Amino acid sequence: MDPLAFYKCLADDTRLKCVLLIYQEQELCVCELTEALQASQPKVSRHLAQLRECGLLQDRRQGQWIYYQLSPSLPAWAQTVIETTAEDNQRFIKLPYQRLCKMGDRPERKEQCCQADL
Amino acid sequence: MDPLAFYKCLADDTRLKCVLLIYQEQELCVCELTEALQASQPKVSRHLAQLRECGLLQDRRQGQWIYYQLSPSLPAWAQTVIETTAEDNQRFIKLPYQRLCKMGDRPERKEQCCQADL
DNA sequence: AGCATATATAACAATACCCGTATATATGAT
DNA sequence: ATCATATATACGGGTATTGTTATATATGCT
Repeated sequence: MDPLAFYKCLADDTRLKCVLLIYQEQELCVCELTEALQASQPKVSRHLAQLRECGLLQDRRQGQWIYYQLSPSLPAWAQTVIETTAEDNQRFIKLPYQRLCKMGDRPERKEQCCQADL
Repeated sequence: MDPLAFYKCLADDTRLKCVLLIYQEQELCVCELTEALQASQPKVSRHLAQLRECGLLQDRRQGQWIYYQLSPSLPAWAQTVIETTAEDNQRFIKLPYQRLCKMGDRPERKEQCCQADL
């Protein structure tokens, strides 16, 4: 993973929030991120595709949904960077996280979200 | 420090290399970075100004030279990110670092550079 | 098969970003 | 005061990124 490519991925509001929310929730699908970020579906989808192509995210299909998670083959330094950023910048994703929590009709999956408030 | 602004700063080849070289050397002036990166003076200067305005770097004048270092008021997470990236990506700055080491006529300062080879 | 939902992709317009050239400013030396 | 060196800034053009709208693909249901 080229550090420059990695940071270019994080240098966009939508992508950075996607990465941090996914880090926090382990796994999220496009419609959840679309709702959390209040962004259009193509916008979220394209940014996720970019994150996947760069090797930051990995996707899996389950029924109609496609879930994204951090790529398990991320180099250690990149994982550390994401982790450190997420832990110390809860405020940055507070609003989208709250929207995610309030979201109804989330695809079936044990919800790891919203056990503690931000 | 807004994480998005921070990552936008790192999302450029010149700026990322400047930050990592400065982290490694503690302090570098514009002409040293210009030589190390083989870039034009206005280019390096403009990127350094941007890094300063965002709060990543701090500058001090000494005679004709202006030295840049990491801002001491960087939040801990940002310091960790830079440190982690630098430690695990020596290859990324290998060439500019070698040019820096070979550079003659560097402004007077105890050289912390080139005691170990990369 | 036909329809609804979820996601991806294409095309185009708008914007942001980066670079080179030229010039300005500040310091030091003669 | 003049000149050389180091650095900063302004301007203009080229390119890359981003977003919106429209459309395509895939899955599930009836």
